[in-house]
Amino acid sequence: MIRLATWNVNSVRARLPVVLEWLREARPDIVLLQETKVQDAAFPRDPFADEGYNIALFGQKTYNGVAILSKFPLDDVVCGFPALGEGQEARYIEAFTGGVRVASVYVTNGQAPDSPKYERKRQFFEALRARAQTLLSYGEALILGGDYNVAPTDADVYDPQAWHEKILCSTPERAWLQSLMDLGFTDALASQVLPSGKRPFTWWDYRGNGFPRNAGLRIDHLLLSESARTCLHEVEVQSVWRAQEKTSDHAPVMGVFRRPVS
DNA sequence: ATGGTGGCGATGCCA
Repeated sequence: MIRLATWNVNSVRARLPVVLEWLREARPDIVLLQETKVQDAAFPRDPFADEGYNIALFGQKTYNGVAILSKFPLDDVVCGFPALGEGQEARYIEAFTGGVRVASVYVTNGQAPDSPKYERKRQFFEALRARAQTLLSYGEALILGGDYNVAPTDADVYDPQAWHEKILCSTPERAWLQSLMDLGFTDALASQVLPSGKRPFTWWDYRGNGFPRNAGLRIDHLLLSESARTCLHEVEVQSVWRAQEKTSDHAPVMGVFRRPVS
């Protein structure tokens, strides 16, 4: 089995103790990190290397930053999208590792539908879709994991009325994500429906006691190519890690895959 | 209630 997780950690340096505890307990083989918020030279490599991980980085100061940790060698590392040019924000890194091609994705938040950042979110999805189309043509097991900053349906939102056409939930954003899915991806968590009728949330706002009230959204996703989907054994949101002290506002999503993945 | 909490970095910006 291969254990693969995605987690928006909201600063890898501020989160180091809880992330290391999580690594030891959850024992993922491959980790897709988002919002590391650190330049590559200042990334805390040693604690992760000591846990047995190889490391691929696309970092940035203060904002954004993505990384891949893997117990397997990391090959074919690619950072960013050609379409977004030099100096683009650090929001995408991919690698081939353990027989699967993976990417850590941190989609632009967009701020609000009437913000200039909303158009940048659309452009990011456009560039991601183009790259995903190329990767799917390889016919490999492919997993695009990360913080997509889109709740796909109202079942992924604790209060759909309050979030109606708001950022993360607006109709165009859902269409951008769906257009990516329509290339041939399966949303690993989409089939999970709780007794409440909701799907498991992955992000809860720090503000207003979001987690204790379960006022959350499902915006972190594992998107699986067909050959990755056929290997999927189980997947869960590890919300216990959202309950810790000094933790991220996102929970990890862990998928377990039968080998060989490809 | 147009707030609120948190990270970064030293102030507002971003989420």
